[in-house]
Amino acid sequence: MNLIAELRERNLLQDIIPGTEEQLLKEMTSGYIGFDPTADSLHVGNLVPITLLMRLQRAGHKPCALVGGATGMIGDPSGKSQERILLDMDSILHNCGCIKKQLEQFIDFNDSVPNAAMMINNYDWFKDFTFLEFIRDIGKHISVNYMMAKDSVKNRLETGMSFTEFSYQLIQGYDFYHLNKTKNVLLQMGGADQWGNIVTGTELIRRKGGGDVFAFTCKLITKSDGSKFGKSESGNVWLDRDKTSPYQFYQFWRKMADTDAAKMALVFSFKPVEELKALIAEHEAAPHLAKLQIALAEEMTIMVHSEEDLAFAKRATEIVFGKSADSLHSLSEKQLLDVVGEPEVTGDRNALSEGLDLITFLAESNILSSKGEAKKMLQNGGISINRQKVTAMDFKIKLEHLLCGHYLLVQKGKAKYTLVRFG
RNA sequence: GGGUAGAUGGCCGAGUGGCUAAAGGCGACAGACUGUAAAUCUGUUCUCUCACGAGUACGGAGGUUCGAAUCCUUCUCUGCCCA
Repeated sequence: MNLIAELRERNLLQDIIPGTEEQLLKEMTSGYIGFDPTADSLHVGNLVPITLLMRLQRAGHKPCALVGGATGMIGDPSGKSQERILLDMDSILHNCGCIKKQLEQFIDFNDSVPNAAMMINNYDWFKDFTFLEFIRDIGKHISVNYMMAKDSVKNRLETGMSFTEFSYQLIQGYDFYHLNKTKNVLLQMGGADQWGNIVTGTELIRRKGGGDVFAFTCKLITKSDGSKFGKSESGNVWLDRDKTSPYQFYQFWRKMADTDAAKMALVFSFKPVEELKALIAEHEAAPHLAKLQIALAEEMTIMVHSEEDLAFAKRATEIVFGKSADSLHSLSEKQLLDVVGEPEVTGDRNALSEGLDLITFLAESNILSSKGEAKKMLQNGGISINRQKVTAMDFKIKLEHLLCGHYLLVQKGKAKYTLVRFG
C-alpha cells in the first residue's frame, strides 16, 4: 500500500521531503510523531497524528509515538502568538503517563509483529543532558539566523519570545537526531505547523553527518466557518470518557456541519477512499439524512471507545432527539437506565409530595449553577423535563412526573441531559 | 542602565473624575426556523437574588476626592527606541 499516495488522495499531505515516498515503498521504515503533554488526555485534534501512526503501521511500517516530557517543559511556539505558561514538572509527568496509556489502544505494540510500535519519552535522553553539552554539541551546528527564519520565530519577533521557546526547535530537532542515531528512525511526521521544527531536525542530522532522513506534514484541519476543529459547546472534545462521555463524543461527530463532513471523513475514516467517495456523493444528494456524519460518528466512537459505547450513544440519541416524547414513558426501568445511563444526580423523594420547586432544585442539585441561571434558562425555554418543555417559572416537580416511579430526565437545550433519581 | 508606549470582562477593543457593571465586535449559552446542518432572526452572557437590590471588578499596593477604570505615588509585567 502506498501511504503517501493515499494521504494525497485524502487531501492530507502538506509538505514532504523528496524521496520520502520512494523510501516508504522500498522497505519497512520507522517513523515518529511527537505528542505534547499539555493536558492529562488527548483530544480529537490529536486524532490526526494518531491516525497517521495507525496508517503508517497498516502500511507495514514501524510507528513510534514520542511523548514530549522534555519538549513539554519548554513549550512549542509553533502556531502560538504568545508566550505560554510553563507547566510544573509534576503535571507534565502525570500528563505523560495519561497520554501514553491512551496511545496504547491505537497502535499495536505486540513484539510478535516485525513492525511493532514503540513508545518513547524524550525526557529520558534530555534529563541528563547538560546545558553546556547541549549548546556545545548541538547548538554549534545550527545558526541563529537559520532559527530566526522559521515562521514560529518570525511571527513572534514583534510581540516577543523568551529564549526558552526560541530554543524549542533545537530540542525537537535533537529528538529526531537522537532517534535516527539510536533507533534508526528515518521519518518524522506531524502537523503542518511542525514543518519548521522537523526541518531543523533533518538539518541537524545532515550537519552531524547522518544519512538521508525523511519527513512529511499533514494539512492542519480547519472548519469551514473558521473556528477551531475539536472544540465544541463545552470546550475540548477529549478522548478520555470521564471528560467527554461516549455519548458526547458521538454527538460531536454526529453534529458536524455538512460543509465539513466530506473533508473530515477523508481525514479520519479508515474506510477506503472509494467507499468514502460514494458516501460523500450520497451525502451531497441528501444532506438532511446526515449519513456521512453518522457513519463517521460510528467509526470514530468505536475506534476511541467501543461497540457497546456506540450502541449506548445511539440509544441515548434516539431518546433525546427521537420524534415521539412518550416513548420515554413506555420504557421499563432497565431500559431507561440502559438508554440514558446511570443517574448522575439524586434528589429527595419526600420533597416531591407537596411539589419541589424546579428552579430551586436545578440550582441546588448543581445541574445549573444558580437560581439566577435556572430562571434565565427557563425564561428562554431551554429546560425540558422528560422531553416536555417547561416554561412555567413556578413549576413544581411532583411524584407523578417520575419515570418508573423514580427518575426524572432533565434536559438543558436539546442535546444535554441529566438523569435524576428520586429515592 | 536611559527614553517611551502600554496592561480594561473568555478574547479583541472603546472609555480619560459622577449619566459606567463599563459602548461595540467576536466567542459562548439558549430560543425560533430546519435536518441535532448552514444562513438568518431573538434573548442571555461578573457573582448572588423571583424581583427590589446587594457584592465584587478595569495589572498589584497606597493616596487625592463627597465620588476614581479615569488624577497622583509606587511596584510588577510587556512592547518599541537608545546604550
